[in-house]
Amino acid sequence: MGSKERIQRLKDENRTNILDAALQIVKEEGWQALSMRKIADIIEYTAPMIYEYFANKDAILNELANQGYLLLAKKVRQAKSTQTDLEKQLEAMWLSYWDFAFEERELYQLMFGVGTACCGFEKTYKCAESHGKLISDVIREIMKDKNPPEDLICRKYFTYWSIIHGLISINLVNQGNGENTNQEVLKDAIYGITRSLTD
Amino acid sequence: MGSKERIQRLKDENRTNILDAALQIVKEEGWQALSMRKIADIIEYTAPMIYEYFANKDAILNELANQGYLLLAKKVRQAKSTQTDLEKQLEAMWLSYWDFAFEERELYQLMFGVGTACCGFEKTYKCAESHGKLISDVIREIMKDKNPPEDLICRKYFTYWSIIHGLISINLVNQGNGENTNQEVLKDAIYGITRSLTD
DNA sequence: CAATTTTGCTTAACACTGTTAAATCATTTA
DNA sequence: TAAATGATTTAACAGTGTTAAGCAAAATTG
Repeated sequence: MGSKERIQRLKDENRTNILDAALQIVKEEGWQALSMRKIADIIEYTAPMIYEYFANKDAILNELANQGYLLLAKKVRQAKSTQTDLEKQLEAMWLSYWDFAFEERELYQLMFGVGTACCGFEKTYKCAESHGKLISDVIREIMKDKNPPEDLICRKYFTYWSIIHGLISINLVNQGNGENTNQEVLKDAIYGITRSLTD
Repeated sequence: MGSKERIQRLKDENRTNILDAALQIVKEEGWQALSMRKIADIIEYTAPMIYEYFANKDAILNELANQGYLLLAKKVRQAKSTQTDLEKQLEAMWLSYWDFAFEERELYQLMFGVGTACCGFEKTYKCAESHGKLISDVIREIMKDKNPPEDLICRKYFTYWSIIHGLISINLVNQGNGENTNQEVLKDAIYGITRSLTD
């Protein structure tokens, strides 16, 4: 009765086919376009069949996210192994993290809940009275002794924004991750970048 | 024929009622739960009526986001006005930005496309071989001369993560915002934080 | 081998979603 | 009062996730 194993192997295959199909759809059409029926089309079954393998749609997303975590950890580990100096290791690891986010764009979105909502935020950033302009103005003022080019100001603004927005994002997704730690990271970061403006 | 104006006033009122209802639903049940029919229920009309005021659901989201931008800019401006010293202004502005994100959680999510996807990422962060652990290990190693407490390492890790994740988020939402600028901000940031580990 | 149970899979259906076209009702205009 | 315009609703379409019922083939049992 070795057919038990053959059947199990077929089942496993179906399972991975479902995950592969889901990822394929998302890569081609985005998360918004992912539906059970489309997955079913690709694996050449009907939609209810998927529920034999996954409790619901969220379970599929969860499993994909977990695959993402494994892949990310693997890449980070590989990056570390390319360097011996500790600080270079750290840099390589973060750069591989960065690369992962864009190579596996869709997985990263899923894993860290980002970039799924609507847009229309580019325009407003350029709006005359936007927070971006207001803050950039102060940065320019602080740095005025050095006659900074406009793109340096933009870079500094982005540095601030990134760390604050990043910290917010992490907190919004992973709600409540130690209020105290946050405040300290936040102030540390603001202070650190501000110091770099005048150094 | 002053009724023209009265009718216009009623129309305006309906428009804002729609936006208010949408925000109310989102605050109570989250973005996922927002539907045209639920909005209609609240404003005591039927769903198709909404299309007299907004082209589609996205148009509603867009308008809400724009309200958010205005509110954020206002708060940042107010924060600035509380300080005279430039660096303190900057700090106050970023702190008000921070506060806005949590006071107006839902708007922030909409404006910057964050925290809408699924979760399950807390567990994996704690997983033994996760990227988080791998990176934290290197941070600990770099700082080992100072016998750092575990929560300081965690804070440093979060600082790194925030700025990199923030930069990624901004790029994933606002796709392609000058590749060169990104790389410079990224390396600047990594270097800056790394320096703070050994200082 | 025949009868029965189990398994794999599909069809049909439910309650939703955004959105559009047609029908209805109220109000203003001629 | 009759016609026309505007406001509002009902009905419908195509799509969503999900569940229950049905069916046919395979496996198990007598």
